[in-house]
Amino acid sequence: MKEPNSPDSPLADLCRQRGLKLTGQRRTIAFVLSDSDDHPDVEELYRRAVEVDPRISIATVYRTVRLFEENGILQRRDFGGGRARYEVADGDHGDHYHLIDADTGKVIEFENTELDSLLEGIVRQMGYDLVTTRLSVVGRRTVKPRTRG
Amino acid sequence: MKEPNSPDSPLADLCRQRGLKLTGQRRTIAFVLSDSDDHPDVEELYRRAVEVDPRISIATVYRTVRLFEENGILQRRDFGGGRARYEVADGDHGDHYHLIDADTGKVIEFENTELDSLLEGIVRQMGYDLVTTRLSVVGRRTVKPRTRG
DNA sequence: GACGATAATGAGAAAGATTATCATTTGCAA
DNA sequence: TTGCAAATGATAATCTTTCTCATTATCGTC
Ligand SMILES: [Mn+2]
Ligand SMILES: [Mn+2]
Ligand SMILES: [Zn+2]
Ligand SMILES: [Zn+2]
Repeated sequence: MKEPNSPDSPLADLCRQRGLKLTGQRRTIAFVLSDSDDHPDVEELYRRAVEVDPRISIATVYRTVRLFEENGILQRRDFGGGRARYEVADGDHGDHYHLIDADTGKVIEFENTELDSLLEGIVRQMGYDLVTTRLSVVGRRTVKPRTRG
Repeated sequence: MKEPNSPDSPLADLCRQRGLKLTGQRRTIAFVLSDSDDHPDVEELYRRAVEVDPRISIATVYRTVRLFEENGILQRRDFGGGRARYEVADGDHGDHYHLIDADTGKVIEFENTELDSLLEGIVRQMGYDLVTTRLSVVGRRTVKPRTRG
């Protein structure tokens, strides 16, 4: 199912760099995560992982996302709906926020440095150092007034 | 346990205004909520409600907060930790955000109109109308450099 | 390349929060 | 006051996540 000398995914390398034991399952999950550009929950990650290697259990997916999050490899997101969602804590992808379409549930990412510094300043002024920002906005597609019938 | 002609709490009145049947339990929960100025979870609301009227069940507290939220009387908050927390959706109290102390868990409220309009503008620019803002920041008390030993 | 200590895994039980079920009770309009 | 739809209490069910423990795999060492 995998080429003998196939190189590891970026996340698998990170895993090794952190001194974490690189098991087959972790390699698979790391690959799946590196390959994703959305915000899958654990069930969805499990589905994708099984495609790559069927002998993996959902317990291991839960354990691995927790491990990766604790090691700064993954970021946990909460868009409501009761299940955690994950994405790679990517250095070059940069910190970003999320807009959720109220009707479709689609997640749209955005960055805004003005927002970054405003939050930083507000918190500073209250006597705190900013540790984590948990922000997502829900929006509804603007109805464009039609230019004539 | 309650004066015969004691006036209803502001929330109980709201409940009646919305055409919701005003049961004894709802009156009690409404009173407890009106009386709270923090962000209790359901277990905590249940504890407080039982103090007022012991013949109330936690199932009813769950049902009532859901009902009140659906009717715009309550706002559900998520500060992490796995349980929903609630506060009155107060008109004059105004929309606000929350800063959570990373060390103590204490919740500190703040308002900021610049933040309000910045978020509004960002979302607008992306082609959306802002429906809900879910924002909380975690911070750690700034260490004040001591002015001499 | 084999060995062994140690950590990871799989399967399922358990935990914790919330919702559903259903027989009984209650609010409220007539 | 009566009647009926709706609400409640007790508890089962559901859903997500964590835990348990016997088995298996990794990786440093020989
Ligand atoms: Mn920007
Ligand atoms: Mn949550
Ligand atoms: Zn993202
Ligand atoms: Zn608040």
